[in-house]
Amino acid sequence: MVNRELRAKEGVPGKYEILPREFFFKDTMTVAKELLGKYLIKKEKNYYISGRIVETEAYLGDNDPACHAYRSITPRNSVMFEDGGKIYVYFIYGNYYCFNIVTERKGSGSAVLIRAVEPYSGLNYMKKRRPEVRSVYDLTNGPAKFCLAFGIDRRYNGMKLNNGNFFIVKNPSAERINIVITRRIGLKEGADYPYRFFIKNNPFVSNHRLNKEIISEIIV
DNA sequence: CGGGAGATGGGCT
DNA sequence: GCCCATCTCCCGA
Repeated sequence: MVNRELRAKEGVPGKYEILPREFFFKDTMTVAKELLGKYLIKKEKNYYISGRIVETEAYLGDNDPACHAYRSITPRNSVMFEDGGKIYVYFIYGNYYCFNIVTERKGSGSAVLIRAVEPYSGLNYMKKRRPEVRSVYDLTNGPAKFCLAFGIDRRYNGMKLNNGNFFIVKNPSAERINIVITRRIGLKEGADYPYRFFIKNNPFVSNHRLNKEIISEIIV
């Protein structure tokens, strides 16, 4: 499955292969790891912007006290209980949005948070949305920074991926990714679980002391 | 550079 | 009324 329109406009190396919906039906930890290195593309009015996913966190439904879906279904978290492959956007700290991808099958309440991407195309549009940012490394190195740069807000909550606005594609050339695993960031309950994943030595990962508190490393 | 305070408003008890 | 999956700025070293 190759989208020639995207391929022509984005020029990501190799062929553009859109991830099938089944990719997101797998268990959340697997999806969180396998999303690293994939390209997230957003269609704007007359152009596309894109970035390579470099940092994720897993949130595991009713087994995970840090997960928004831990207690019960509410108006805010209802999208998390739908089938994998939908977009869950929530509003946080009075100012910011975070972008998640729902995982597993209907009812699981699980998702993967996109914590950082490496800008790939549309850098000028990202800078225009974040004029105060000086370094390209600070454009998208955090879950809300990424949403600011990509213009993500509550309008996208509940949308399907690969359905017009957002696409996630892989580069079919077999790329090995060195993954570092740490605790998740910004939590009280559930903070000790090793559910944060990022690409080793990538300069677009969010800055945090936990980057040095490495629990394990794997190659996928 | 690393750490901490403040901003800010929706969600839920 | 308290909590919050954050960001930015400002401080001191």
